[in-house]
Amino acid sequence: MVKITFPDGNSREFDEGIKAIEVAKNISKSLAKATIAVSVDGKVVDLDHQINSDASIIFHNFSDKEGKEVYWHSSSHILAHAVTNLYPDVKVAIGPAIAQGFYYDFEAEPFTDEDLRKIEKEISRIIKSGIKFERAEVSREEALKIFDEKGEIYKSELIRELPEGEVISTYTIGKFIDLCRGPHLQNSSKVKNLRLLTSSGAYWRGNSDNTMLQRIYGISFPDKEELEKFLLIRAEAEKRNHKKLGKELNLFSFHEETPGNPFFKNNGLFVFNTLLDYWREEHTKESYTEIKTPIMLKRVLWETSGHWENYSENMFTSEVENEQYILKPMNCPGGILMYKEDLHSYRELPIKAGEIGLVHRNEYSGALSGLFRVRSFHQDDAHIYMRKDQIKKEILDVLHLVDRMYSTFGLKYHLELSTRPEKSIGTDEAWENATHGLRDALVEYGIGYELNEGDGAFYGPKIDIMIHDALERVWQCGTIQLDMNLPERFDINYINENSEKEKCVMIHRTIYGSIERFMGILIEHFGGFFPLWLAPVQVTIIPVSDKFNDYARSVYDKLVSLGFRVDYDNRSEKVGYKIREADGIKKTPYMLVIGEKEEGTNIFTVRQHKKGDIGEFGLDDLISRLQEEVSSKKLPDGYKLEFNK
RNA sequence: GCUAAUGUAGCUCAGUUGGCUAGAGCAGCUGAUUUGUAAUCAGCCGGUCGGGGGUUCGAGUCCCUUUAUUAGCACCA
Repeated sequence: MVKITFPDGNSREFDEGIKAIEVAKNISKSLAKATIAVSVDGKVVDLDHQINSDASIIFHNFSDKEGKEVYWHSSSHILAHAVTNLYPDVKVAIGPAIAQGFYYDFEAEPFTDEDLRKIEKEISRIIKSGIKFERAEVSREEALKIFDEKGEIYKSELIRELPEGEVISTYTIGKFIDLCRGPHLQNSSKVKNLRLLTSSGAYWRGNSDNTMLQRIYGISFPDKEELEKFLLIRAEAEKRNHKKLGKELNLFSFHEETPGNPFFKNNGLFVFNTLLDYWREEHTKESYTEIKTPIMLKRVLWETSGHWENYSENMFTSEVENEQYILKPMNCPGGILMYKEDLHSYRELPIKAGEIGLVHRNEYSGALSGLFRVRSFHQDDAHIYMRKDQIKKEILDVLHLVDRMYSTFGLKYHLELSTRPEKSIGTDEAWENATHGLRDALVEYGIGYELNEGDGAFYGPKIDIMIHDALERVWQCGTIQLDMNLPERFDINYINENSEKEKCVMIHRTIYGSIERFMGILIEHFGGFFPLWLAPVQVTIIPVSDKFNDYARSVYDKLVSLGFRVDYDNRSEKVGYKIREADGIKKTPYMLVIGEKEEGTNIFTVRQHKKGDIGEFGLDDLISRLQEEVSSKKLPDGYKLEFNK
């Protein structure tokens, strides 16, 4: 007998060698049915894994991370099976589960959309026929024999690199045998609601020196509703695409003459400036100062900072009178020059110097993407110069500021701590202290954090603030980086209590990150329907006919004189036509239809975006409502997706 | 940067295996209409087909090259 302990602490005895799935069946049929994988003593294994000694056991279904991983990993094998059936000449590489779905890489001719539909058909055939996943453990020699004979060079390469003593296992489904650690579903029929999404090139082992393979991405779900929700979010993201909305709402544009550098139109610049107004308002409350440094500085400065050595290929350069100048990719070196203009006392610290800096980074052409990835952008940077004993408090203050500002936009977030990477500078002790400081602050902040081992900057550990938007997508915007490099390289000091020079600790931090990128995220987050305080056009006045133009104009003048941003649509079109444009296309928050009734009574029937008619208001009531909505920075209704099905 | 796809009027798109003066809808302009909550009607204007080169009697259509965009990869200090 073996004793099996469950997550709730209870335990029961079973016959030795019992399969994990049998244990589940023993508890309940529904549990066995929902179970995708199982952890035995913390290791995820197949459902027919035999338990030969006392163990703790956790059953995973699709709602667990582990369950999803197994489900999608198995889906990828089915994909590979289908592809090798249809295209016998392809070579298979790897096919893991990812955060949202799975992919499989093949050495093959590029797949077209028709190919994907054809492969989907083959997949449903495989799923319907209910083929078993068969696990086998093989020796290294056997494994090599299997895959060498098939000419599967990528698999052979992987086998040769497996460490000595590693258990080598294969999973077979139908005719398709794959080198794989597993675990897998028991049967292909468990996979349901599978869609292939896209196909494109991907380098073997992610290295751009290697062969370009063809990757097919897919997704699958046990429930049809989940697939539908997934597809709905994708469709909504397409609708909200900021490049499309940017054009429709007259926010910004791009030109072939300067790829990756946005042009801001009046409406877009309004949003941009308003974001900065808000930023300044909040930062003033936190005793930040603001400076501005030049965008072009001599090369020698970047040699001192280490950028020339490490990042020169991303920097734009220019030559003047035999002297090389660099368009700054970061604000810090310039800011440090200003810090060093004066001696600083320990009493002055922390010094929090903000800078809305225009930086240029020579991104690869293939990386450019709307406002999300540009070659020139404004960082809402700030450098905090402080004493060691101030680290924790300063970081907590930044986190609280982040929280305040993000919640104004209805953005959720989580935190990630990145620690020392392999290629880094500084002593172990310095890293230990710095990381400890960040971790202390994170623990005290108390919303939890994820750890990214080895993902820090070469000069110090960092906290990344990951935004979750209305479509449940995650973006990195804010960051808090502790720098142990520049204080050393630039020798930045303060004078301590004993009149001695002491090295500063320095933080780089941003909240929006890049204003351009943050704006792109907001456009998609709100679907173009900005909160009233951010909306470039707040109200559209719609006269019913020419007869009411004069009165409508007087209402327009009144609102404009109070500082509202108003459009006046006096074209001789029907009301429905003007509504369609103001609401459906321009996403104007409020619309006033003005005709005989209004002119006689000064009472307005107000239409609000996404809500339609919201009732009657006298002009003064309406004005206070708008003013209140602006000053409270009220979030708009209805920008979040509803999933009622 | 890599792989693939795409680039036709201000916008969204159609243009069969290369063959008459390159089409449509929307927008714009003009006129009619004077309109009460998601497209009133009519007429007009508008492109040399991303740029360059080539094949051909003939190129939007085929080839080469270049540029930009899109997706993914790689990159993201």
